[in-house]
Amino acid sequence: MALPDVLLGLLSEKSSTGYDLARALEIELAPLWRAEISQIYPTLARLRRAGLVRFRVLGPQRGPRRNLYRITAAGRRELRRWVAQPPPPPRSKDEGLARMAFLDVLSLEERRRVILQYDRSIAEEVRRLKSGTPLPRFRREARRVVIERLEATRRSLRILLAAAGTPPSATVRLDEKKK
Amino acid sequence: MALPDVLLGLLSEKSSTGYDLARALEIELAPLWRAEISQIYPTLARLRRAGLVRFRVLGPQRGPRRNLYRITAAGRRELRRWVAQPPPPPRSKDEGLARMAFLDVLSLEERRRVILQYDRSIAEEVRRLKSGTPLPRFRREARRVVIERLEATRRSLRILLAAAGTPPSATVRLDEKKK
DNA sequence: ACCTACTATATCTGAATTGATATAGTTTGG
DNA sequence: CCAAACTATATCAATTCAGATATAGTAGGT
Repeated sequence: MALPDVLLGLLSEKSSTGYDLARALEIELAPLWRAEISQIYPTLARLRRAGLVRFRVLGPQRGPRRNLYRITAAGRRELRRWVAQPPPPPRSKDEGLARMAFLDVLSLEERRRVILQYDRSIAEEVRRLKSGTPLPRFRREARRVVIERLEATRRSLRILLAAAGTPPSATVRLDEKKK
Repeated sequence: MALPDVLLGLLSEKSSTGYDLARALEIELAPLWRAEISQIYPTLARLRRAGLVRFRVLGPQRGPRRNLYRITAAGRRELRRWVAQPPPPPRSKDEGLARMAFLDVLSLEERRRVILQYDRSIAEEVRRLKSGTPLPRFRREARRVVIERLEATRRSLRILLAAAGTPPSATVRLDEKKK
């Protein structure tokens, strides 16, 4: 989907091998965007066929043969087009939060446990993101937005925790006067 | 991925047709989870083969033939298992935010424009979510979390906007006074 | 009677994505 | 010296997902 353009974005700053792109993606953009190495190689091949990147083979000085990819002028144009585009509708799926939507199938104690576990896993992710290496300017800004989001989620979870501990009838039946 | 369990969750409350599930998904869970109708039918067939749902054919009283799906006891067990599971790592992709990470390929004015556009599209989404119909308890809570996240994103974007309007060197070098 | 829109089920294609595996050279620890 | 770990490229199968299309009945408007 957006992977070709994300790779162009990384290449716009520094020519890299496929392997290095995979690492940069994980270090600089995750969890905002992710891709397996097995997806990166075919995508690079497609970009090459489209004339958006070129590569040359580096002699195996240290290690096996390496293909160094470089963005072309057409690639930079495509990148600018993508970034400047009207924004896509926010539609990021979130399995953890989706589970919260069905908490009513659990007992009160289990709900508390699940919410607290979820909160801890987010806290750990925040810690991981904050301890990352220094990033280029806007990559750092994007990461800051991700962290703000995660912390907003944690604040919301604390409210959810309070609500989840009370029996359903107490809170729901008030606005269920519809009948 | 999580779609089978999300469908079980919706069915745990009310038996529905595939069409109704698609609508409920869009109304109650989007943008937290989404699926096209073309994905829902095969998934329901798979759930049926696994014995997690059953269906019976309703006579076409109004409209064409309708298959009403009902969750089974095994389905409820699977749903509880899924919800109670240790939470998955937060890894929601976000194309809009990914673009922000490469804002440096644009000019100062274009950056401002893109950020403001992004902010407006999020604001519209928040409005849409707030004006939705009343939801079951935890579905409402999950939506609240989504809204909090979106609003946290907007706050972050305002900071980003201020940072994006200044040339890169200006924020770092105080001695680089333009004279 | 005709057209349009809506409800409903279903299939097909292709793209995106994941997970596993193969190959091979280099580096490092015991 | 050997085993393990790391770097690096690459392919395969399976799954998920999106977009388009087909079919058909019903309801409402002209």
